[in-house]
Amino acid sequence: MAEINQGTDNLFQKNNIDNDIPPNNTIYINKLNEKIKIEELKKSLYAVFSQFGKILEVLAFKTLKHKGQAWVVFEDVSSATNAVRQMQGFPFYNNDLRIQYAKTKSDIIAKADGTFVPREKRKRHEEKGKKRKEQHDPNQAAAALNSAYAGAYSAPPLSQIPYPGGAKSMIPEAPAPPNNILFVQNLPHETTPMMLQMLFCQFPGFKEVRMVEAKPGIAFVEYGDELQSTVAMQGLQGFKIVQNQMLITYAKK
DNA sequence: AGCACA
Repeated sequence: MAEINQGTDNLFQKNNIDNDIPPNNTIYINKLNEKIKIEELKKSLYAVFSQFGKILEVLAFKTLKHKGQAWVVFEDVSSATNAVRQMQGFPFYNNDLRIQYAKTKSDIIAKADGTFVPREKRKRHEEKGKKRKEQHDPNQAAAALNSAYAGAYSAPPLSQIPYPGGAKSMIPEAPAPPNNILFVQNLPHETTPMMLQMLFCQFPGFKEVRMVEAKPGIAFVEYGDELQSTVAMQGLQGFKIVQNQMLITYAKK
């Protein structure tokens, strides 16, 4: 009986799991799907959270203690606040996101502050006799992140599009009549089918996402019928992946 | 479940 209102809970702040944590530039996300590879996870988090403002860094680790968790560092605290509120419960790799403010300031913020204290001074636990296998892969990490972080955030703050809510307007010339297949344009080139699936599969009737390698930036998303595709279109119209606001129309028959 | 700065 307590779950009757669940459909609208996300719109309000019923679950203030972050009540006792003060605002922070960084959001702490847990209950993440632990099967997702770190690089993909970071890219997807970037894709989904950059709509709230400039992201300085996304951190996630595969160690036992830190699996299923990630930190997204925003340039502005207000971005973090919007992210915490609006993305609470967002379906992401089949889990509902749990988002709080981080408990402590991120290094990258402290460095900008001038309050950064090098890690040695604040290390609480010394590793004793730990065998460290020096297997860096900074190249992959840097490459993935650089591509994700490439664009300078310069868009106006029209980030008031919450995830379930309707995003209206910005409907282009609509040459195609309603279709159960949606045609999605203006995607950033680094968009993956998984990223789109996360967004579109939350709407009923979702069948599949198809991307065309030869044509980056577009995708087809199929639903069971036109009514379902229309609901999804209205729900995600204008949703920003990284810097791009996706544009959804009906596919031509 | 789990708050780091690979």
